[in-house]
Amino acid sequence: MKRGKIWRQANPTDPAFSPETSPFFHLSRLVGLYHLRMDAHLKPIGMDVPRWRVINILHEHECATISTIADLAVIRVSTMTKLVYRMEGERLVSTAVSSTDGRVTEVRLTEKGRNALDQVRSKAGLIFERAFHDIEDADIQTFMTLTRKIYDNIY
Amino acid sequence: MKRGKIWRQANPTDPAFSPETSPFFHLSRLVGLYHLRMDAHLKPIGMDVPRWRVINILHEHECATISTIADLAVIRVSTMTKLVYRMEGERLVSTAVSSTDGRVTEVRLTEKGRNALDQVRSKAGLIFERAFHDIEDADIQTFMTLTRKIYDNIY
DNA sequence: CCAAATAAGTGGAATAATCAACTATTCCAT
DNA sequence: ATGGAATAGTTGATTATTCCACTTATTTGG
Repeated sequence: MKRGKIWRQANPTDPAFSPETSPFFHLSRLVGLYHLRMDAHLKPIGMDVPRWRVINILHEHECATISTIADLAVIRVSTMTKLVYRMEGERLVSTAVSSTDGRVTEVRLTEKGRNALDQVRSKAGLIFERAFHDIEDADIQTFMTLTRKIYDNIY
Repeated sequence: MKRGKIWRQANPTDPAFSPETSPFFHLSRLVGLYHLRMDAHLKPIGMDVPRWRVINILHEHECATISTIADLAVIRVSTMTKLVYRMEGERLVSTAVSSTDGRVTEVRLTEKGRNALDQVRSKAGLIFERAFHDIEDADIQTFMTLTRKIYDNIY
């Protein structure tokens, strides 16, 4: 493994380190900004980023437990519990105790939740378009591969 | 610009979209997990992610205004105001009204803040090492270039 | 040079996230 | 079967963030 200037500048324990050359610093900034932009679009339709992530996950999974959603969204379980019940209050999801395991709470999208998904995707599309309009498919692929690899490394 | 399957699957307005193929979904997850890991390391030394970002920025800038820090860290100004004064209470930073512009508050690291920087960097180094140990310098470079490009696109 | 516009920051109420301690249920090894 | 460990989730106190209206200071166009 080649380890040169790039590595040193990116490594927080190296004297050559600086935020400007730190992958995690840039990542945090990017995601922070993405959340700001999404929030600005989602607020007018009564939605926000955490809710959108839950809805997205439930669209994939049909029926998921609170822990599963928390895990996939990387949000703490107790935060997710409260979020899910807020969303139930807003009729975006429904909850039910599992019939096979009395500890688990199964969460599903409601009709209203599915409608919200469509609305939110069109907003998310605007930002995606803006973010990636000049980036090649191959680069998107590379970017996602690296993102997933780093994620797995610290999982 | 080639626009094929990758693009469609990554685009929230496309029917082929799914979180699993969405760059922003993976990015949010990665940063969320990174923050979890950092928090776990930082909590024992009385620190957290927002503070670490402020300290890092002040190490780069010597003296910065609240707005500048908020901008660089992508945190709202009113949040930053409160964070800075919490940090001042903890003697990590000092604040002073600018002599040339009575509106602006200049923030600096204290000695204690500089010490905290060293401690925190060693923790950040552990996670960096874990995250990037099997990733080539060239890939780190590519990754950061793309991150910055996407950031600029939505700035 | 002054009024209007802009910029920086503050404060308080409302909302959300976190921590830690707790309940209820299930699993498992004897 | 049964008691201890593990899992899933909940709750309340605490802390942090957000929104938004407001103050104060500076800049700028006429």
